[in-house]
Order: sequence, then C-alpha cells, then structure tokens
Amino acid sequence: MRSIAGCDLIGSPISLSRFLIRFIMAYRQTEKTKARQLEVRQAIVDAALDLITNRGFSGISIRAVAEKAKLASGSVYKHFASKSELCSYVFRLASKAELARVANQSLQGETVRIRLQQTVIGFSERAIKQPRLSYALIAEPVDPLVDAERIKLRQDYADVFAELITEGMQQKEFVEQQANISAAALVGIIAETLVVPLSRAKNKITVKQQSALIGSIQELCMRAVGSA
Amino acid sequence: MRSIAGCDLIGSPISLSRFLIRFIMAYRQTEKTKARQLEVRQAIVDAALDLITNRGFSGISIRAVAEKAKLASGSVYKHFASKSELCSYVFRLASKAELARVANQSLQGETVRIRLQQTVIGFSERAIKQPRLSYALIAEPVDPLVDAERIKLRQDYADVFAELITEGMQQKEFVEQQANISAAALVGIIAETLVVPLSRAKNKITVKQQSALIGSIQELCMRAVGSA
DNA sequence: CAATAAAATGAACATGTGTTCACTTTATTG
DNA sequence: CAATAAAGTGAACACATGTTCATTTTATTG
Repeated sequence: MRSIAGCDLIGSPISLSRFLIRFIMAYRQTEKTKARQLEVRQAIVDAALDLITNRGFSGISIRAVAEKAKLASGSVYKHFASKSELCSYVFRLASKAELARVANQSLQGETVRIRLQQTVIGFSERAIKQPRLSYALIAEPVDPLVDAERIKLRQDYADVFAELITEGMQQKEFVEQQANISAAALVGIIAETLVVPLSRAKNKITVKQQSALIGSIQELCMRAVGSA
Repeated sequence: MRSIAGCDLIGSPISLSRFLIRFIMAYRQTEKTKARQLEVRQAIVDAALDLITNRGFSGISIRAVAEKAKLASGSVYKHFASKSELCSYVFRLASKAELARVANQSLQGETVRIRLQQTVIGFSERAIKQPRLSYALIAEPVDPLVDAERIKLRQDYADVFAELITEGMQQKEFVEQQANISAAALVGIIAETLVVPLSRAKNKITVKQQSALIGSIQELCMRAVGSA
C-alpha cells in the first residue's frame, strides 16, 4: 500500500480527513492584507518620491528607501523587481501630473500666442517651486531605464509645443518653421535657462528675480517661434 | 663607534669611498627617460580620449585605458592621481580646441548677425562630425570633477554668445534682452536640437538632412535673439 | 659588473550598492 | 490550536571598479 506525502489515503479514513483539512485550511489573501500590501507599496513609493524630490536620483538607494518606509531592504523587492523599476515607476508618477498640467494649459487661451506664453510661464512657475524635482525629471543623469523615461518626457513636452507651433503657423501667428525642431528648442531653452541653473542655485531666488527671469524666458520662446 | 646605514665612515677609508661611489652612482633621469615618460603619458591621454570619443565617459575605466595604452592599470597612477583627474584633463584637452574655434569664429564677419550665424553653423557642422564626443562634452553625465568642467564649458560657450548678443544690441541688430539669459538659451537650443539627438541617432544623417537641420537651428537662434 | 632607483606590474584590497535567500514573524482558516 | 503560506527581515553575497603596494623589470652610472 502506498502513501502520498505521508498520508495513507486509502487505508485510513482519519488520514483522509486530515488531508482535506489541510487543503481547506490554506492561507488566503483577504481584503485586509491586500489593503496592507497597498499601504506598504505606497510607503515605498512615497519614500522614493521624497528622496528624489529632495536629493534627486543620485541620492536614492534601496537601503535609504527601505529605511524611510520603515522596512527591511529586502522587502522592497516584494513590491518592485529592481531599483530601476522602482525609479522608473516613481519617475512616471511624478512626471505625469506636471505633463498633464502643461498639456492642459496649452489648450487654454484666446490666441495660440497666448496659449504658448501661458504654457511656458506656468511650467516655469511650477519648476521654480520644485527645482530639485524639476531637475531630476528634466535633466538629471540616471540609469538607462529611467533615462528612457526622461527622454520620453522631454519628447512629450516637445509634442505639446509642436502642436502649438503647428497651430500657430496655420493661424499665421508664427513664422513658417520645422515644428518638431522648434519644439525641441523650446524644451532646450527652458532646461538651460531655468531648470539647470535653479538646480545649482544655493538660495531661492526672490520674487522679483523670478518674474524677470520668467519674462526673459517667455520672450525668448516667443521670438524663437517668430510670434508676431 | 657608530655606523650609518651600514657604512662605518670614520673607522675605515674603504667604507668612506664606498659611500661616495654609492652617491655618485645614483640613478638619474636622462633626456631619454624623460621623453619616454612623456610618451607614456601621451599614450594614456590618447587612449582615454579615444575611449571618450567613441563611447563617452561612461565607457571609460582605468583598466580599459591601461589596456589600450599597453600598460598595467597601476602605471596610470604614475601619471594621474585619480581617474577623475585623468578624465578632467582629457575633457579640458578635448574641449579647449573646439571652444577656441567657436570663439575665433565669433569674431569673423561683417555684421554681428553674420558672426552669430556663422558661429552657430560652424559649431553645428563640427558637432555632426563627432556626435559622440560632442555629447560627452556638452551633455553626458559624469562624476563631479568632470561635471564641473562641463558646466564651465557650457558657460564658456554662453560667454561667447553673450558677447555677440551684447554687441548685437549695441549695433541695434538684435532686440533688447538679457544677454546672459539669451546666451544660455542658445546653448540650450543647440544642445537639445542637435547634440542630444545626434548622440541617439543610430545612422549618420544625410548631407541633405544635415543642411536642413543646421538651417533650422540657425534660424531659431537668429529669431531668439531678435535679429532683424 | 655592481649599485642604485625609477618605472612598471597586476594581484589584492577597498568600497559602495543592488540583490538574494534562509529564516522569522504574522495573518488566515476550520 | 494546528496547519499553512504570505509578508517581512537583514546578513551575506555579487559585482563592478577605483586604488594600493610588494615585487619585478629596466635604465643609469662609474
């Protein structure tokens, strides 16, 4: 007579019931544990986001994230397969909101000129409030996976600008030009005159400096697209 | 009676002569060995420059440099105190020449407008010929020491542009503007529309694409400074 | 040649950090 | 409570790479 996993199924009714009990007693996820899981995942994301916002991607390590989220480092891997994936996820999370604001603002306004102007100004104002994060998303060097996201984000911004430029040309508000190249140029202007300098500045700029800077950038952008 | 380094100086004339012979026989550097030293140093620099030109700073390691220069890795440290210093040195070497060309070209031309135009076109043409190196110098992320050099280089380029813009305003060729901000913007335009895209491109662009691209960039720059 | 020291070598060391995994703790179920 | 498995832990491992240093090789000199 044969046994399976130590249970003699045929020879003894008691063994059979034990087997069934074992099967029924299996641990399963409940709503409560699922909620707890999400909570922990959220804590990890929050910790990573906080580190990136204040110190950029260079200041992030699995140990630091785990500590901030009050976890062991190994636990992070129960929620994200690798550091890259965690960073990439957090990058998308952080950039999505800002991109949506830009895209939305690009649709509001009487003329294309005003729409572009407001888009540039709005982005600049928000970037000044979160200089380290803006730099992390726009310009900071990171590993390949995150870098791909960064390239995509810059392209997404460029796409918003390209749409505006195309419309502007149709409306004869802007001169004829290669919309995609001009769009990239606007991203470059903003990155180089605003995001990068802000990330290096030690002190916050005054309100006066801020409006002068934004004014200059906005004028540059308008001239670049040949706005009347 | 005391001995110094095994030589009994006072008790024995033979010991004294031995001491003098030892002193005279000392090995000294000759022209030949000095030349050899320079040769080796140059080999290290060439190897590093080659690696940076083809793979950027990310593709450089002391072992790789040593191998290319046909040396042991430890020997590199006879010539450079650290990897950072080697990279920083090579960075300066590579960027100095191009910066000089830009600075020189910015002085040539009938009008400020033409001078700026030619400067932008010249830089762009050269960047297209060495896309990986241009990217390494202008945009590639590296360690802090090299990063400082990169920031300085971008500022140096911006300074050239700022001088042109200031002159252009004086001549009423360009509109009134913050010269330093516009100058940074020009660097941003070129980096974002030319250097970064080129570094990502898999194939070389055709001559036709090249002239169209440079034309667009040049027009963008001229419009940005409000050139008549 | 002998004495000397500079030059060269490369294995070993140091370091930082992402990742794993054997083990412990906790939650679930009848 | 007993059985189960998911969740959690953190020390150990993996790996890349900059740097050191005891040792060997080479060049120089009378």
